[in-house]
Amino acid sequence: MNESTSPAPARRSDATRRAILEAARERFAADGYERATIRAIAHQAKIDPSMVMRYYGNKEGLFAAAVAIDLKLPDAASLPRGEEGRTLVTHFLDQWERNEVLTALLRVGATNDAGAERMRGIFSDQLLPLARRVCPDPEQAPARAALVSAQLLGLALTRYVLRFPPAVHLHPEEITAWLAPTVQHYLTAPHPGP
Amino acid sequence: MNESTSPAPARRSDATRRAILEAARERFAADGYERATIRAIAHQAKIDPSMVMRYYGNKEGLFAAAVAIDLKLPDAASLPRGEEGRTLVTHFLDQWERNEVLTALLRVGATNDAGAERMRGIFSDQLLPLARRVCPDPEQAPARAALVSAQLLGLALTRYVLRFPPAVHLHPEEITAWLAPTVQHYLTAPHPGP
DNA sequence: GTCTATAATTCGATAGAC
DNA sequence: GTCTATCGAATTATAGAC
Repeated sequence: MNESTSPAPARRSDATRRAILEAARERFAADGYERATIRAIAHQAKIDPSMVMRYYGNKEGLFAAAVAIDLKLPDAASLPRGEEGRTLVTHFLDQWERNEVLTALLRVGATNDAGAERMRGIFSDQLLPLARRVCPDPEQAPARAALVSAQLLGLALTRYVLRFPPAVHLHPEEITAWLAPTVQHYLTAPHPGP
Repeated sequence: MNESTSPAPARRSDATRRAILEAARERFAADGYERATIRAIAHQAKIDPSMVMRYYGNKEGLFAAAVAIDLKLPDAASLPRGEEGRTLVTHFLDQWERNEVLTALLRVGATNDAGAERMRGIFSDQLLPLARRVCPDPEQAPARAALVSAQLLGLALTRYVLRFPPAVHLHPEEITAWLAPTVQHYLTAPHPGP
């Protein structure tokens, strides 16, 4: 049964592996790539540092395994017309508030090439296809998706990473009220020129 | 004459100091705080690593000196009414394109507490006062300034740090055409509720 | 599977000659 | 002011005992 939903067979060490990944996400999210040491991750997971190397080869492999994520963006066809912006904003806020993977990716992506490349992959594999189906002219989809990601990642940056006090104190409903029209505008409004 | 414009007297080593700061900005902007080593900065400045320590005490002192910046935001009173958003966006784009200090600050701020604190200081000392004078209700100024900084820093993040290809390829005029109305809206539009 | 010991680098910082 | 030499600490990663 397990093999039908997960390609890898169950291992006796799965619990340990999960503990490592959870600790890794927390340290990468809090400290970035360089300062999140394998020692600190292992200590937090309450295992020996050599176990991390055994399971994930090296630090890069551990990072890659820790930040694998599927944004689970709603299918473009199922979005209520005119409400794509609001849906996207609430979906992103929900993911950010509950999942530290995104904070880890943002922190690491700022100073590590592999992290930035992962962010670019998520953008082109998950956000761009949605923009292609929502925005009026598919040729403009990349630029519109870039504007949407700039707005959403900018909020995450000021709120979860740089922690500007007013950005931290904003209520999720208030963020949605402000950002949903902006995202909707970037996705579907006529090109403003020039 | 020089003493009237600059508080510090001219030193024989001013050229060396400038070379160090210029190299430091370039390395911090490209590599972040941890990977921008004093050795690499000294090598790029073509001086001895021990000179950096002699002039700036330690790595933190060097960083603080390298990223001191005045955004030189236009006076709120001199902004043409209704054009505050466009003026802000073009001003920011101009600074980002020509000055690597901001890229260094963004990269370092993502993984280093001192860098994030510096970003918060720039926000509250330079952007917040402008918002207080432009937005209709001064009590809402912090939240509005946070939204503006989220939009502007998000564009910088995707364009200069994460380098999303569509964000990199956007022309400055196109960025202004899209972002100026958004920023203007965040600064002066009525609160959308709830 | 788990842990100890350690190799091999690399870094920030210091001491001191010239 | 400038440079050589080096210290002490921290890191990733490996080898091998149990």
